[in-house]
Amino acid sequence: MMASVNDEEPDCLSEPHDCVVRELKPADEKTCIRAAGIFRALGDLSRLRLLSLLAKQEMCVTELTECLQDNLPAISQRLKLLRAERIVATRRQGKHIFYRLADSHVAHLIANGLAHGEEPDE
Amino acid sequence: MMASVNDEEPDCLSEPHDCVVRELKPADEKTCIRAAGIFRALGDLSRLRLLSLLAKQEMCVTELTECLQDNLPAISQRLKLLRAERIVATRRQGKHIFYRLADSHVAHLIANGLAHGEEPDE
DNA sequence: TCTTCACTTGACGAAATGCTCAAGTGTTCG
DNA sequence: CGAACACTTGAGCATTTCGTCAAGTGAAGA
Repeated sequence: MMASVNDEEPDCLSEPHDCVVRELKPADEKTCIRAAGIFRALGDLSRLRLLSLLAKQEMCVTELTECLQDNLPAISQRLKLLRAERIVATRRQGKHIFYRLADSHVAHLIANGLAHGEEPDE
Repeated sequence: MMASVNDEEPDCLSEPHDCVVRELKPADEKTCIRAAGIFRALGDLSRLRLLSLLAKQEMCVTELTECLQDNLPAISQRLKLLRAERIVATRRQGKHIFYRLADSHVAHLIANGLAHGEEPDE
């Protein structure tokens, strides 16, 4: 027997539902994986605060540390993750490494999310 | 002594950096919290797959179960979280509970994220 | 070259997250 | 009313994630 998930036909589906519904598939798997990765990276308060700064201007790690009032290794770890998701990009200048949002698409995503967060709600 | 984080003035900040940088603040805290909550909710593969379906049309839990080939309690748990973040809204019709994206703002966010995930990249 | 500054990394423990199963709720139908 | 259907919820466990600390790397200046 290969009872993958649910062999029984739920009554529900033989009813006046849209017949096409059960054929609907979620978005392409790779696309979902990549998008979920980005959203997950943005879905952390500390990282989002950091990104809300980079949305305003390029900054080096020490500046970020100063603005966020946090310790440097912690911030560096967050940047590492954001780099891995290609949400931020870097540029070296002498001893400093400057971070910025990787592209305008990401910038829009962040701006949209923050805009939504601003709504009056409740 | 109230060494909050770092009392030493890093040399870095006395250099030819933009003098305004250190005064920059991240976005409003409440806004960040709410936005991070939304992003976190979208940042899970299973939930995002589910949402990519709801982006196409309203569906009841059984239909989602069918389309996602997963078990019902798991999906219900995901929906619970998405409801808590007000990402989805519900409508009862007889025995069925239909889920849909809560508003167009959320719909755009999801569409944008998936669009970014589609890019050729690497 | 040796030190200093700016930052990165690896490892570990604590906390948050997600899934599963069993039991519970609310609605409809006989 | 009682049974069946369509879900929801709570508890427990396994996994993941985050922050911290100590050690490591790379560029620049003495």
